[in-house]
Amino acid sequence: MGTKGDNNRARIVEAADQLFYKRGYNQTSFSDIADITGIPRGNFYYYFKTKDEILSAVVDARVKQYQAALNDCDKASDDPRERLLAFADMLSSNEDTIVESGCPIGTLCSELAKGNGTLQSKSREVFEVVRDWLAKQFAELGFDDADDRAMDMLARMQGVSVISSAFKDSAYLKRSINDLKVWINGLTLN
Amino acid sequence: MGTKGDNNRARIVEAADQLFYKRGYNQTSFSDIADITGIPRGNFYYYFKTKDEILSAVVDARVKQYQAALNDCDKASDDPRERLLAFADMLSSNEDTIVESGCPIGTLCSELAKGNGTLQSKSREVFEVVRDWLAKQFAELGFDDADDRAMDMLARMQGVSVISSAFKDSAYLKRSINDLKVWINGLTLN
DNA sequence: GTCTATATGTAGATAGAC
DNA sequence: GTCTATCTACATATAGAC
Repeated sequence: MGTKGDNNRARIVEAADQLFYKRGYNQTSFSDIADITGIPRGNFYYYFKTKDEILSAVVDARVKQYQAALNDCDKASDDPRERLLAFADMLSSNEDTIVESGCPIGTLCSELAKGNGTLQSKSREVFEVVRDWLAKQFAELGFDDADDRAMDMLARMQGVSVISSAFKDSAYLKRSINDLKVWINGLTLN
Repeated sequence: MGTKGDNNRARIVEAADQLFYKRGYNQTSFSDIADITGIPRGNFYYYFKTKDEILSAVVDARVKQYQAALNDCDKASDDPRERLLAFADMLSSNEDTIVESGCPIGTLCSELAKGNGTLQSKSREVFEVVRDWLAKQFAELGFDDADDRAMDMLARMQGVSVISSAFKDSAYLKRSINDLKVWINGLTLN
């Protein structure tokens, strides 16, 4: 820990993270990562046995990143409704990248859903973090079907990401994020 | 027309269509298509100059396929609400494949959104057919924001596809399709 | 139109010097 | 730990006989 090697490892993961998002996992080569980091392709095998292991490290990094972001939402307010709104605000600040490349979690899962089962369940881990967090908020709001609500909200955001990216329509994305906030504000038990 | 060559061409497109859906465009090789059709790889270049041209032909085929399916929905009823319900029923009959591989249109667009712009806009064509048809139904129902409604419904279905596929959760898919039908039945002008 | 053989590039992965 | 050189496999694409 704290050695130069760990630093290189982190730089590989960071570059892979960006490339997997912008170009996709299968369309990202070791050469691409080498070009960005300046670390020669051959060195990668000192840190990772296979490309799959790089993906695994990227997913782990994203899990931590999302956990940190959700932690920030938690700290933003004691009211779960406000927390959900803070979460929606995160979407707003990523509008450009969503239109360009879709949702980092959703597009990775969609791509890997067509491949081997190991990568499939690994990529799902990021979704699970967000799902659990959302369910916690709905539970605090008093919903007894909190997990169902979490899935619905997750699906809603994924749909908006897919469509705004497919049509390259940032106006639609803006409108939909606003609709989402209105929906959160209108949430009532019944 | 009507020659053996056209038949082979159609068989290539059909096999590519299935493989692009089940494995993805980038993960489908000429060898894969050759294995299924029995047509040697080299022959493909008699019918298509590049792999991109195969994709183009696949998209054209899907456009026709969806147009035919939407035509069936049109014939099902004079009431646009019933037509939308008929459309939702199509989802029900594809539950298994959606959980396995997601939506054929959405996953292709998501994959190609990360590549070159030509394939990107080509893959969008299938979405445009469905979008226009949905907008027509909402317009007939009297909505003046018919295209916005079409985009919302498109997004809703995409979100459900992404999530049910990511979590391999067919129960969630069933519930969500039902929710969609309830939503269609409850549609009112305001 | 159909087929085999092959060109050419690049992918992931390995070997071994330093 | 870091680097270069290289292996092997397989991708798209081409050439040319039949």
